Amino acid sequence: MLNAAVKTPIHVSIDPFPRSFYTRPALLVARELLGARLVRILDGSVLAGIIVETEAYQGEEDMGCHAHVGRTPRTEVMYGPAGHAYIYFTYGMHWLLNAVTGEIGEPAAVLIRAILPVSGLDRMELFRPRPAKRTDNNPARGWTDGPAKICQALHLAKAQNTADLCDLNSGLGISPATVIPEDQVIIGPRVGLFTVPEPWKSIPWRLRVKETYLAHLFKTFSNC
DNA sequence: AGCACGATGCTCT
DNA sequence: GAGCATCGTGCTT
Repeated sequence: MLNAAVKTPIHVSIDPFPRSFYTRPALLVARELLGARLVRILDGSVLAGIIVETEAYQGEEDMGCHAHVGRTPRTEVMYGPAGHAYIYFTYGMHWLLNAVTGEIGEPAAVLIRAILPVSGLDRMELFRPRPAKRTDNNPARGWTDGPAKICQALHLAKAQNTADLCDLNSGLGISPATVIPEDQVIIGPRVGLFTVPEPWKSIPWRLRVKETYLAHLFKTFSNC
């Protein structure tokens, strides 16, 4: 049943994506970040997970994008060079991780919404306990399946805002790992944009890997 | 399995 | 002072 998936080539790389990877439209980057490996270096040890859900936020005209209000101290990083982290605080208690995309002066970013933990799980579990009820078919369930959960598990917050994702010395990066087949991707509207007007509220810029594919990915990349 | 709601503090007007 | 790119709990199916 997953024959096609099993044959999917795997190219786990130490090297992060180059800046040119991010210097493209957010939706395209969001699609290609599915299956990539998010890497966090903390005190010399590696925490990593395969990205399985993303959202694109593109430009000042996108009413769902924070940059729709223009340049502010918070949104400034989105106007800078692509490939940097945009990490911001929301709901009084949560940090969320984005990758800045597009050309300089053109604010855009990809929100990383879910990862499948593959390296440093013990360490991640200290920062963010794994739920008591675990499911074999989706190891991320209730653990790293939300944007704020990822920041907890990887110990990401204000200090990592603007970190260069193209240089692992920054402590944070994203590397190629595998390509998710098109038939394993679910496309839909972005989450949580309650007061955002149409068409931005419903535009299908949320991308996620089908749950039935996660167990296979987890097995393939465990300890990578 | 799915909905409702309260927590909690930064960011911008 | 209002509004949040959310999460966890507790309740209902």
